[in-house]
Amino acid sequence: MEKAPPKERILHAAVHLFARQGFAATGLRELAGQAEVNLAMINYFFGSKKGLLKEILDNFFKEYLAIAKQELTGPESLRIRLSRFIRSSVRYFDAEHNILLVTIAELPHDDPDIVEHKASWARQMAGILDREICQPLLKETGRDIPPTCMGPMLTSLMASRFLFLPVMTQVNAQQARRVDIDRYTEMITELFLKGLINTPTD
Amino acid sequence: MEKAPPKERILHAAVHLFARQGFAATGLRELAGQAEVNLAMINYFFGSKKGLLKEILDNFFKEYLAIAKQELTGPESLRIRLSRFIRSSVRYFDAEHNILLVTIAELPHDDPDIVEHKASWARQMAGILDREICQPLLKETGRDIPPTCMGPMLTSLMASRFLFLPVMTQVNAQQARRVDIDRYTEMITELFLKGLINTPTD
DNA sequence: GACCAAGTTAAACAAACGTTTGATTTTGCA
DNA sequence: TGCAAAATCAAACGTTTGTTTAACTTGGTC
Repeated sequence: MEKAPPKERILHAAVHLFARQGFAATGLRELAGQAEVNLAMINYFFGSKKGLLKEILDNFFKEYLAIAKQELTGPESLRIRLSRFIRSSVRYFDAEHNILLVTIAELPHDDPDIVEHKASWARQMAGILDREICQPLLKETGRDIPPTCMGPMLTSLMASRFLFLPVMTQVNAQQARRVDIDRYTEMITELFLKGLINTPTD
Repeated sequence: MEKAPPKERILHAAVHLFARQGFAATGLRELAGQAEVNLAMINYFFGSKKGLLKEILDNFFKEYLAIAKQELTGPESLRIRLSRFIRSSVRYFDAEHNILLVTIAELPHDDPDIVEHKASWARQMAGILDREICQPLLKETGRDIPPTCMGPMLTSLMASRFLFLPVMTQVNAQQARRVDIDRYTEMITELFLKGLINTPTD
């Protein structure tokens, strides 16, 4: 097991610590220690603590946007493209759920710099969602849901398991009724597409 | 406009600042200044900064749990009780969306004290959801969704608007296609109950 | 009017914060 | 081999952090 290059070690440790303690609560000395790197290297590579956060956000959005582009476009029906997108997204969220937590839960920061940074990514995502989901949906079913609602709804729903994971593992200490990631994907997909109560009666 | 008592002023300012900057990023001096209260009063009333956070969490969960108890129980159908619960919850989230943000987004803290504090509330919520939603759902439709999945899914979906609000207001700077809170409630309810694509065909 | 408790204050504590500096080591190319 | 650029380091910078202390003011009760 060779040690990764220092910059990657910093990023890896930062994602881990930020997701666990939050951005502001994580000190650079603790981070440097975990990454086995000198304190000054963080500012050397990333300019500042905020620069480090931006790079983490970029990594998430780049991948998430790539998944959206790949899975949402195509000649298939809206239903098929959506379930494809959900499956890939949840799989990515699961694989990198620390990056997801940093991106989603670190949201309410008032820093206009960070917010605008996120917004520029979200704008691209909104463009894709509008073209590939919202407009087809409006044509097919007459339902008008703007992408600035669709994006949060979709992402929140898919991220729910990971957002609440630290608490929910404490809620049922026994492993009973624990659902694996495939079952979770299935549940999210079915709920999003067909709803909880999809019986034509009632 | 009479000034509220000091303890309430602290709570109010804390919710505002924590939701905007995060718990760790908010200093007690800034908080004391905003609340027009001496610095030492915070520890006098709440014991510690963490104690202050716990009291905010308690305020949210107490109200959220009360809504769940009131709106989910009753002789009505699952669909009616669910849409009633969603309507009341979203209305509460909207009225106190800073408290919501603090409770939801400040989640990933590693502090076992805070996590267990949240878990004890979440356990009560899980009990209600299991009895009033999950078990009836299993009986009526055969779908087995444990409350530790149902809770996060429901809460995440209802909170999506508020969780992403700071970014989404930057995304579409023009007010066009902005949805009001009633339209949002309607969208969430319809999505959760009937899904995005609820046509029996296809 | 005295007294006790609750409320309020300014001041100080050590510890930790993000960042910068200047020197030193390592690396890659001529 | 030699030299310049990149990488790494220990140390210190001035602030800010959460918390505590002890003195002080206020309000109500006997």
